[in-house]
Amino acid sequence: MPEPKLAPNRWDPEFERELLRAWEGEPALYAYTPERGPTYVIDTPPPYPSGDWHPGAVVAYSLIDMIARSQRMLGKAVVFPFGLDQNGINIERTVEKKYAKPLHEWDREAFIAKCREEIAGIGEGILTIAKRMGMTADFAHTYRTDSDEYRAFSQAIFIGLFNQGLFYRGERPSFYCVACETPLAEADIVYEELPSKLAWIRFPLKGGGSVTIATTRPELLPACRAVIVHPDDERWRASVGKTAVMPLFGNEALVRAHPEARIDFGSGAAMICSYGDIVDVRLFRDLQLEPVKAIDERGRMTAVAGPYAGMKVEAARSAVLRDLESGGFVEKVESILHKTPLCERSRTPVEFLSSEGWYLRQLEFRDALKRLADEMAFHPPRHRQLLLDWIDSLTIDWPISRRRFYHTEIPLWYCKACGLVLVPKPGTYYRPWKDPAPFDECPNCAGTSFAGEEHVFDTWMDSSCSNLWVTRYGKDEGFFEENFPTHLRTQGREIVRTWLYYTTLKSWLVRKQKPFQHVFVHGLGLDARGRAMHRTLGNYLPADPLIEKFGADAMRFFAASETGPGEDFRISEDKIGGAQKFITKLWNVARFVSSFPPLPAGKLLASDEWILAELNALVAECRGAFEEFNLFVPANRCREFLWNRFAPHYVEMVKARAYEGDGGAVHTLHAVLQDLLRLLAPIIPFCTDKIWREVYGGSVHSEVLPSIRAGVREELTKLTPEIEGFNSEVWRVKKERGVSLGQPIDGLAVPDLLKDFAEDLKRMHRLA
RNA sequence: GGGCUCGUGGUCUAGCGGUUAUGACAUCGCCUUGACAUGGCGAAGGUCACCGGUUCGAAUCCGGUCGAGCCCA
Repeated sequence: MPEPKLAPNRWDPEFERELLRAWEGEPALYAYTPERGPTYVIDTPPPYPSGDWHPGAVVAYSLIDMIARSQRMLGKAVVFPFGLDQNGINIERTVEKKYAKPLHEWDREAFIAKCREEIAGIGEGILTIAKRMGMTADFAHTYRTDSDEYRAFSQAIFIGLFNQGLFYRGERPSFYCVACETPLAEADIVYEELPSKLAWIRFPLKGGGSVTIATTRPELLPACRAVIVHPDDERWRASVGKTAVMPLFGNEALVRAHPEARIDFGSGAAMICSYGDIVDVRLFRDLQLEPVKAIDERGRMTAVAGPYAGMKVEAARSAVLRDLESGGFVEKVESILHKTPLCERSRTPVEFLSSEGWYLRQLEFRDALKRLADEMAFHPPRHRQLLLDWIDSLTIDWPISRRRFYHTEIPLWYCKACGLVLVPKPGTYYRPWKDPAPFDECPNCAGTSFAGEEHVFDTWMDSSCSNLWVTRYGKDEGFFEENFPTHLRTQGREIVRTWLYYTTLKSWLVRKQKPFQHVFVHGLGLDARGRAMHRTLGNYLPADPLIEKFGADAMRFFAASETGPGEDFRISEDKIGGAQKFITKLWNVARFVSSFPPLPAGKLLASDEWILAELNALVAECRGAFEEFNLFVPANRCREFLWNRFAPHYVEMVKARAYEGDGGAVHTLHAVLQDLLRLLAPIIPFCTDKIWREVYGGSVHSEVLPSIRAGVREELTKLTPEIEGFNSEVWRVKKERGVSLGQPIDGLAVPDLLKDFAEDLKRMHRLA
């Protein structure tokens, strides 16, 4: 046997380390080089650091890298930025927990310093994994949303929009997280069915009788200002117009007929309190009731709760219920599942508190935004609906104020004398809570004393500028104009309603244009049984050990081949192991081919032409798929081609000729291998490059994707079933007769249809 | 309750008007065949969710039902 250029007889994930070192020494391989072709900017998701990098995110990000690599191999000069979204509540909560000290007990400066210290390590961890996975982002220019430069950029965009009158200050009830002690936007809310107690409570009526309401929030009794029953509800018709008196608290509320009351829920009568839920908020406004603040910003009952003042909401709920029971006001208590709004970050039930803050106008732009959604090409197209649905479901403008510290500050000052809002010039990073005001005197009253805004931005205010940042908005007008709308946004479907929505909104406000030409939306990484991975569920598979065990290429091939575009994927060690087997298979096929030095094309026999025709079909399909960001098709088609067609059929058919040094066979073996390596290079960059380097020299990553070969008789693919069927038949008969595959067999004839292949087939099977 | 998406062997998946319904992982049996036992060959396993309809013919088209997921009430 000739000596293969690839010596080891299996792929070892350890090879990946050498390759990483090699690539580090060849930065030109992946660098943005405008001379290479049209510039192609990808707006990639800056990971939000929390502990280690979620394995689902690692897998998803490797898909994004495959897109970047394939676009490069399609001749584009790819700009593939990498950012870290380091602002926000995640890191703040880490610090709060570590020091067991809630945010508002900290000195602001000291707290920010701790956050900065903590976040650095987490961010580095993400970068290490990203590089280990073979990602080719521009790590030399990694941006961090908590840097002075990025914050100044985010503030500058705010200032521009502010000056257009797009922000306004308002005091209104809004979603509020008592754990994070900050108001929230609609996008920060998730709903979950939680077990809850529905108490039927009897309210005596003035002038006799009673009305029984059903509620899950008895602690809000002191904030009750109305009782509603449905106009068609016979049971309570007599109560309408009478005044109910709250047990324990003594406040009074009129019983009203209102269509919002649900006849089929609980007793049919509901109390309206400020504020139990969004219906309460609406009814207080509609019925022009005077709200009462029963819960404070820390989630404790206020003075109106009398003896319960100072208690946390849950404690007050039990205490009030207990006292109502002993007072004989409770008819019954049902256990129900209640769809509860939770803060997405802290998983705490949200309250509705009236709070003052800044809002960004969005409701009035909904039609325009939906039009933009229609103008962007979604991959897969069905995920456009996620954005459209979200736009349709918005009910309030975007509250952008947060009462937190480790965020970008809202760059505003207020004149202490007349209250005028003052906006600084864009371009500088402003911290109004500590910086001196950048104004001499108030243009309104000539006052000279100013108060800085204490609140900060919702973190989505920052991340929704990523597309403007990577296209160098305001810094390099030429580059920006050329690359906006940006070519591609890649992201998960769980952040369509946040990152994609807010980016679309802001881009519309800034440019009156869609932000992206294409949007690639991938699914979520779930556990092997299809559940979300959480440490608390015990089903969390950290990424590091998986990469250690299987290697980055196996993880990547798994990512590409497991599910179709936009589908969720289940992360299973079995499947990643299967991917690793494929890589070993590719390695060994290459090893076999590498034992024959490449030859100039000799005379091609029918077998050679046949596999080249099949290769053309494969190349056409894979190129088309890469062009629309579909990695599933190339991964699976290449696997099927290599494993089920090229290796068992073609390679076996031409082995004899290859060992004789036949130019047709050897040339074809190399041609197929080279194209396969090029097609697979974006998906499994390590293995393909190792093979390319050892067998051909240079790097497969400086190649372009293969094109269709001219002069190939495409119609030969029609014979594929015949060829493969015949081989299968011979194998079956040999097995039946107990003849080993290497032994001759008689009585089997090559079918007429395959007479052009007869020579190869006879030698392959040793047909007598 | 509304909207959207999806239902193909144990799991994932191809096929999208005519095939003995594809392949992978897992299972079983046999086999060291000059690249590979992290291999090869073969077997078992599916009434293509269900019910109607269109058609000479449906996993594939249409309608309905059921189930799952997501979002919204």
